[in-house]
Amino acid sequence: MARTIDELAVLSGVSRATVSRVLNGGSVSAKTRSRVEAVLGETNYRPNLAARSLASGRSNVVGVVMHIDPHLLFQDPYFSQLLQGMSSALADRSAGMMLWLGNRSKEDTLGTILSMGLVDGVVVTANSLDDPLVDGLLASELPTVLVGHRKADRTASYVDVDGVHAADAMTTHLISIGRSRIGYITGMPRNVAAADRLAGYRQAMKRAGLSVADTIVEGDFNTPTGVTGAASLLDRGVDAIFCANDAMALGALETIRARGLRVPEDVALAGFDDLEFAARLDPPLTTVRQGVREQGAEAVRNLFELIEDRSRSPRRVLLPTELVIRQSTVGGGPRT
Amino acid sequence: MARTIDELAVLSGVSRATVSRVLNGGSVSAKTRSRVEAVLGETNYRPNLAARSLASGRSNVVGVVMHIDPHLLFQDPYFSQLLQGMSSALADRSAGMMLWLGNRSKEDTLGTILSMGLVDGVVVTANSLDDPLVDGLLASELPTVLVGHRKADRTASYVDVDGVHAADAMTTHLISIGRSRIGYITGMPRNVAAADRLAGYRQAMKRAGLSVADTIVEGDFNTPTGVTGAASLLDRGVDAIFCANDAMALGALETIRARGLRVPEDVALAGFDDLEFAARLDPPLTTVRQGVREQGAEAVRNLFELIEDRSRSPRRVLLPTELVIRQSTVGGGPRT
DNA sequence: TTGTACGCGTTATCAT
DNA sequence: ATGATAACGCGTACAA
Repeated sequence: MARTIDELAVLSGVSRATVSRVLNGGSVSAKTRSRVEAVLGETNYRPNLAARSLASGRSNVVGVVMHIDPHLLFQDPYFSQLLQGMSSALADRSAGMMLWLGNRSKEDTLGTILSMGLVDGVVVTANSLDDPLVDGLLASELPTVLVGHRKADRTASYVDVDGVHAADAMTTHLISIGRSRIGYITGMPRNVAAADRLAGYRQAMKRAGLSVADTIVEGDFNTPTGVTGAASLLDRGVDAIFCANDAMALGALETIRARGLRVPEDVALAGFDDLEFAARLDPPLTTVRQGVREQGAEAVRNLFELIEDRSRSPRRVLLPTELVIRQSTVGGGPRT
Repeated sequence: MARTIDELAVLSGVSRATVSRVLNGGSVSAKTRSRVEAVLGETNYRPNLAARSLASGRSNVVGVVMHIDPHLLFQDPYFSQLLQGMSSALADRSAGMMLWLGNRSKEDTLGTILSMGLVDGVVVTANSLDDPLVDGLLASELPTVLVGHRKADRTASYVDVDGVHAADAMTTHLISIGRSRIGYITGMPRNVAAADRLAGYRQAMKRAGLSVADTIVEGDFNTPTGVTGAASLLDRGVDAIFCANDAMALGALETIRARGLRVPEDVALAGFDDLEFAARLDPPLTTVRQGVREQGAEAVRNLFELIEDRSRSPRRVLLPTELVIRQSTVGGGPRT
């Protein structure tokens, strides 16, 4: 029942320093070590992590900041998967995670995070073009890795997927199956991922010599704007609809079917994210899969490099995406 | 650029103790206070939380443990909402959250959590009948609140919803609309919520004098088992299917429609959870709404009571649920 | 290899 | 109201 390292020292007849060495893998004679470990075994001692942090200057805890719209957080598995990936990578290093969601003002959150001795570094989701929280973190001394990135983050470490390339590939796919009037439902204009995907769509359309006048409607990543956005696009006579995420594609599918149109014969449909339900839709949805867990894990690994060598230059990682072609674009196959 | 409280003291010409009082709201003369605060303003000092924890014995951080199947965590918004509720209640107290998911062994996780000086208390999800992690937490000195509970947790503080009552109410609703061959797709047998809901179903059926021989099939809370479970039940000629959660109801709906049966005319369908998609199904799904965010927030509030008065007797809270009646059981209304 | 002694930055106790 | 001063528990130069 030893509560402190001093008590352990007394019980095992050595000095506090020796016990500390046993605990942290210093050089101790085999004999002494086994003696201390014997005591350790029968005493269920637990080190005081606050004291350890204070003395060593490291807490072995990293912060995770996901300061986003609660509604989005609720329904989009993206964030759960991101957490899982981070948690997994943290477990590999026996490190802990402090989590901040958007329940306090960004100023308050920032202040807490920057408190000394709390976290060794932080991973923050950067999905807004201007985010004072991200700016504050980057301006601070605290090692910081972004998940996602803004154009201005060229000097920061980040992990992202190449949304431009992915959206370009999807648009190219739609063109390759003979569609030319390809409508696009985008996300919030200030959302970085939305902007990237839109850019990829534009880029592919332009390369194919197709017009994007009147083919783009604005959504907000939620299903209802997929419903209304698709209605608007169908009125303009599109033969394909590419949605910036699966949630909106779900809404678009509703609208298409409500009008008695066939997918993909009349209108091809594509999403982005490959959420769980995408494969279960009727017809199964063509979409883009991004390794969200892997993003989270990579962000943590990236952060640890920064923590262990703070002078290291920023490392920027673009993870690959995968085009998942299903019957909502290539049709013909057996319907489930 | 004062980094420590001592530097602040020198800069403002007072002692370290006085600065500490200003910071923590001790009694200081207005004059002295304003002097210190002036220095404070131009120096962006941030207290060292590790030192504070060590000296005060409190970290103002609580642990949250959700040691569950990653796959479930991915797709079920339950956990996101729970986190949101907790985060919100923590923000009210300016407290932080450490999060542990199931990436390490329960022994390792338990060991870390029980380390001194890390967290002031812990909220843990208890969804398994026997969980060494929960047992270890309850056996420890650390203030602990469960979300959910096992039968044996009568001496612990917990927050839960009355799943028995809710399932009873739903079953009674199905009976009230004239169904008598009511099939039930349950969750994993060792899952507490699943067991509660099943008990509620049985209870209502028994009270109505209806047989449950051959009306219960086992699922696992995921959509595929809803598909297969419903097939099995339909073969037995049921006129209603009650699923232990919405995800399985989604699968059941697929099966029912694939057989060309009408909902609710031929088969009434009910779920549990009221997930986002439930209202969007065709027909909209009758289900049970439980205030998940509220559960999380209440768990945190409960925990703080325990932290502030460790001798306080355990407080057990059962939050109410709400029957959400939609067209999958009462039909007739306008289809969307 | 082991022990001594100091420092980490803060809160809290006790005088004044 | 304010100021010394002692904890808080651990890591780690430095000395032995």
